[in-house]
Amino acid sequence: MRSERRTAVAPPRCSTCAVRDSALCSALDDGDLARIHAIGLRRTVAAEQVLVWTGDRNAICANLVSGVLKVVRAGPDRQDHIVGLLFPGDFVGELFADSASDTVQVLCDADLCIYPRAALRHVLDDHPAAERLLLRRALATLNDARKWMLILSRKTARAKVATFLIDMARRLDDAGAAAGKFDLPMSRSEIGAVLGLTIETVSRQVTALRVAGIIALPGGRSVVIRDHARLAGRAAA
Amino acid sequence: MRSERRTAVAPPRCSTCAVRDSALCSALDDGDLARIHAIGLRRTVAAEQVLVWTGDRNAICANLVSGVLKVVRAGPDRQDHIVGLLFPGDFVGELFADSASDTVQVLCDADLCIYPRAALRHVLDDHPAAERLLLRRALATLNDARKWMLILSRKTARAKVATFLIDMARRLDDAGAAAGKFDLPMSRSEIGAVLGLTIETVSRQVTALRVAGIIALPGGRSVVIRDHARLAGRAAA
DNA sequence: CGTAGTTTTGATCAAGATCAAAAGGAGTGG
DNA sequence: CCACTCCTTTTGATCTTGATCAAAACTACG
Repeated sequence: MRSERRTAVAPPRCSTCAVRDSALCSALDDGDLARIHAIGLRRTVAAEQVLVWTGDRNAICANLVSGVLKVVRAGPDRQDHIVGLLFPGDFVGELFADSASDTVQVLCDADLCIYPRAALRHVLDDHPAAERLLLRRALATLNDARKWMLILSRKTARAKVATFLIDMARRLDDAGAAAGKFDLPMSRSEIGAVLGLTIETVSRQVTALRVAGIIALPGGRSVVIRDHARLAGRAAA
Repeated sequence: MRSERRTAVAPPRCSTCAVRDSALCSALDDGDLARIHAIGLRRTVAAEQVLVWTGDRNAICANLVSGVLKVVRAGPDRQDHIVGLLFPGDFVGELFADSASDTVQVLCDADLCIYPRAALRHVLDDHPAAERLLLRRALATLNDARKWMLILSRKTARAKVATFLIDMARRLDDAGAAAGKFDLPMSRSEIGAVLGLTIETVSRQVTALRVAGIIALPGGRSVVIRDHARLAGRAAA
């Protein structure tokens, strides 16, 4: 829709972009891409950096091009919980809320295309297809959140950890080489913050999986899934 | 936007509708209302009835006019969890998924305006304002789901029950008469399915609140909050 | 080699699940 | 009006899971 208003040539950076066809940009043709490119700013952000603090004026949104981010919400007693993880192609930020409800922090060095929120909203006003894509994304994310509600409230620690590893494998190892091998982008304590478990319980469950021969831990934060079927079995329980 | 295409007169049923200004319809002017009214069907559905079964072809969507619905997702071991409650003005159904991921069931006798999904999507194609409203709603629901993720994974049973009662009071007692008095639209076992607790634990916590004088239980499923401050205190812990 | 951080392992404890049964409440029929 | 049944709620006793407290082992880095 609404193509060739100017030149229908994508900005060079965009045409080679890894997430051209999965991010918000996938709803835009080359011509429209120029417009969103004009308001965007490509930046690399190092691990640990905080993109958005809870309560911020919420001025920025972004497309995540590479890396992994965590979305953290603070409990009443200063106890943090990770309510979402963001992977390449995901949309970052809250388009409508005036102040940010969550803190967004970088886990792995990340590349982002950052847009001022107001400008992005203007672009969306003219691009219902892009807005529909955001709606679908939001509904998919809601679906995910509800899936985790089930896991958090009903599953045992062993099933939580198994589910988490399967989920991470699904999202990370296509990028890597061999199936079932990936590097966790987070510490044990962050895994605990995803699963609602203490660091000790996470560690014990991971060790139990290793002892049972279901996974291997070649060192650092890398994980190899040796027996996918048994891991899935533990996730179901 | 795009008003007076025909006569800018709202259908009589709509102009007196209790949720005219809060449901999806609030994004439509009187003229456009006629169009959505034309594809809609007003129905009353009795408690216990199931509107959508998990896995259904997902053909319908609706605006909830009165009553309360529950959105239920089945765990692996046939253990159900309530992942959402729907109140008057809320949108019911999944616009994009081809098969329903959740079962939707009526808790209190409910009035709905039901629309065929395909027809509704066509209306939305021409009404970006309505679609934007759905996007905002979806993001608000996501926010809610994430709030419950925190509660489910981090709070104790006593805090969960207190939080639940505060939430229900907020949503139900403005409709009723005296502040802090309302009828729970669900059984103890359904409360357990919201909070990830057993029926026994819910019962014990409710009893403890009554014994402490924080709430009163005049009979049936009605609840009176006697000490809002102390209830809030328990919810924070 | 030493220091600071993370991860693992161990011992104990408490919250909530589970199993079991009694008590309450609503509807039905005598 | 009472007796009976069915269902929900409450109460009680015990047991399991994961949290907590504590310390050792491992990693990375200067």
